[in-house]
Amino acid sequence: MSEIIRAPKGVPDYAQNDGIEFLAIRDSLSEPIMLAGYQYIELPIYEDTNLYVRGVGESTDVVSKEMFTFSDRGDRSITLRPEGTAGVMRAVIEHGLDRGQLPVKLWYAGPFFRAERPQAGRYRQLQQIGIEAIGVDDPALDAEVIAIAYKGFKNVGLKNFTLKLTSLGCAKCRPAYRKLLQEFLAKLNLDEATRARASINPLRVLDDKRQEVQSQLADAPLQVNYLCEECISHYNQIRDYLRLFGVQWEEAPRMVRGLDYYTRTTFEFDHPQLGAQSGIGGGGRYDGLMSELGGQNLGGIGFGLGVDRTLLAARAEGLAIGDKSIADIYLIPLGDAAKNQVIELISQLRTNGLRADMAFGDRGLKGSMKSADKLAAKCVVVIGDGELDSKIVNIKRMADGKTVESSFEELDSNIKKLIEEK
RNA sequence: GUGGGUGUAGUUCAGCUGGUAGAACACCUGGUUGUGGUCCAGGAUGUCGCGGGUUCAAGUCCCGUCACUCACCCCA
Repeated sequence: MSEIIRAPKGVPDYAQNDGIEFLAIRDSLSEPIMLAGYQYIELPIYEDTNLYVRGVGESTDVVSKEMFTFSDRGDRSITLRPEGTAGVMRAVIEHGLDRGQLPVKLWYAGPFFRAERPQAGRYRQLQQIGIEAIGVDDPALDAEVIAIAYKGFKNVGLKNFTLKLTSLGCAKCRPAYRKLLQEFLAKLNLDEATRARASINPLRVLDDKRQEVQSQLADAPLQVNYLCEECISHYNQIRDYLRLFGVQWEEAPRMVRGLDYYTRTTFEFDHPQLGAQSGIGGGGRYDGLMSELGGQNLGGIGFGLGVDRTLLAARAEGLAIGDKSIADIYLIPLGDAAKNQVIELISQLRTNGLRADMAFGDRGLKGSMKSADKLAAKCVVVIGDGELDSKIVNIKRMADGKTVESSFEELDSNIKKLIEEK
């Protein structure tokens, strides 16, 4: 036997029940998105490296040390996408999607890649589902985007998550605040690494986890107190609309985002039962991104939700996730003639919209029944010589053992009836 | 990238101060020749992560290495 090949470092497999749960979570998160009129967009998994350098920002950790970047055979620099917004904006600009009616409302789902050291809830291939609403600077749109994420987590069944909200200001008011904060930080007693961080992105120092740093930050200036008139009224309106959407949140004036493009509204969803990687989703407004990437000067707002982490959160809350039943009806043939009949029947049943499976491999009756049990089949039908002669079968409901007689012709309707009655 | 922890059956793990490999669950077969879950009996399963060292003897001690994992950092 040869040596087995393992999955690359930090990459999860979702197999068996995990696969069922993964799909269920992803569907629950995407349902409110589709109810809100967003269109699906399928994007490439790799892009020109420059898209992220310019879009996400060269100084961010994501770009400077976490990207999977390589040269293709034509010596072009290619990067596996570390996040979704930049790619969506590229497609919008490239195909002129912003030349029609605004706002452009798009959603996407799929894998993203970051070359970090793996740990609980942090994967090198991570699954995200996101939306972007582009081209209309209406606070109601900000509120809608946040409300959709909120509804998604509710739809999964989560109860313990929190939504943190703040405003990071705009190109007009942020630079002055930033300078103020840097002056404040310069007076503190900080180690070298923290100082370096302060000069690249001073905001990041604000959510440092260390007590000795936090104790010095009690009087730090906060952006929300230095917003310009437009940003204040924008932020106030968002909060009014959020109430109308029925969303609950916490003010988080010290919240920090790691991507450079965020402006004004930013938000983050946290789950307290997750350990170190507690962010299950986050996003915000990005008013300068499109022009930075060579498009018109249109603003946008969006979010990314972590499907992997949402699944972990759902498990941490002990939720029942997804339908573990693989089949509505499981057919067991006894003998070769019966097998032919069973194959015809499952084909028919599937055409009629029932999830139908059969016992393969000519197992005995007992073993086949066990398989049906393992697959959590809702009903079982055994077909042998007797059934072939009489054309009448017994449908057995596995939950309580109740059986019903049926002809072959009426099999699908009788199965549906048996599953639905309770 | 920096630290800590852990590597033994498909899975979760036990294996004492070194003496030649175990449990539970899962899997297969049968008890019950055509009806699952419970019960009973039987069966299969391991380079003890990998390499080296110490020793009469290493799963056990030492060194190295790789992997997994948690945390820092960062973020979904």
